[in-house]
Amino acid sequence: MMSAMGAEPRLRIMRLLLSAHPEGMVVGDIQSELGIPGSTLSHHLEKLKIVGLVNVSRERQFLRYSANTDVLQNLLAFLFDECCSRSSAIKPQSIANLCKPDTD
Amino acid sequence: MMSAMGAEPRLRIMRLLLSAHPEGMVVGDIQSELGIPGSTLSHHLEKLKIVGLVNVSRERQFLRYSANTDVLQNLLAFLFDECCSRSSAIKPQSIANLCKPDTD
DNA sequence: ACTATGTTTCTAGTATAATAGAAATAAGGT
DNA sequence: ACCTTATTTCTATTATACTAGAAACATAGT
Repeated sequence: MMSAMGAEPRLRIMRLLLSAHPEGMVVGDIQSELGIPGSTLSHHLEKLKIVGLVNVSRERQFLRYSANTDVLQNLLAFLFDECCSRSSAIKPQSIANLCKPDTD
Repeated sequence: MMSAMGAEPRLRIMRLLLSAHPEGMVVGDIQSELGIPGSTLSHHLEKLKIVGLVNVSRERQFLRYSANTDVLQNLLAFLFDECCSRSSAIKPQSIANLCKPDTD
C-alpha cells in the first residue's frame, strides 16, 4: 500500500478522491481533473484497487471510484503501531489534534 | 518517503531501527539481522537517508543508523491531514488510542 | 442492430529500481 | 607503515514500473 501511494500520480489520485469523499468520482472526471491519459489512469486505478485503497462501482456506463477510508485507517494504525509500540517515539495526540480540535 | 517505505527491504529496515530506537544500530548488525548483502543494504540505507527517514553518525569505524521519528511524525501528520481535513472520514482517536491507553 | 461514449486491455517503448560481486575508501590496532 | 574490519562506491545484470497509443469491450440510446 505504501508503495502504491508512493507513486506521485497515484498519490494525486488518492488526494483527489479524498476531496470528493464519500461520493468519489467517475474515471472521466478524474482524467480531466488530473490530465492523465485514459490508459495510464486506468493502470494506476487498477493498482490502487488491487491494494484495496479504492473501491469501484458501476453507474450506468461510468465507473465510480472512491477512497477506501477503512483501509487508509488501517494503514495509519499500522504506522502508528510501528512507531509507538516499537519505540514510543511519536506522540499520537500531537497528530490527532491536527484534525479534530472539536471532538474530545 | 512513502515510496521509500514501500519497498519491503526498506520497511524491514525501518521496523528494525524503530525496535532499536533511539539508540539505532550499526550497519553490520542490521546486515546480520536482516541477511542482506552489504552493498544492497548500503543502497537501501542511502535511499532512506536521502528522504530523511534515518539519521547516521560515525562511531569509531562503525556507522550507526537510527530512525528519524520527527520525519515519521510529519508523514503521519500529512496522512492524517489528507484523510481528515479533506474528507473527515477517519477518526484520529480510534488510532491514537491504539498506542497510548494511559495518556489522556 | 447500429452508433456513441466511457473505460479497459493489449502492446511496446522507455525509464527507474533492486540486487549483488568486486574494488575502493575509512578508521583502528599493532 | 601495514593489516584488519567496516562500509561504501563502482559496475553490471536483471526485474519491475511508468507511460501512452491503438484496439477491444461495455453500456446506453436510437
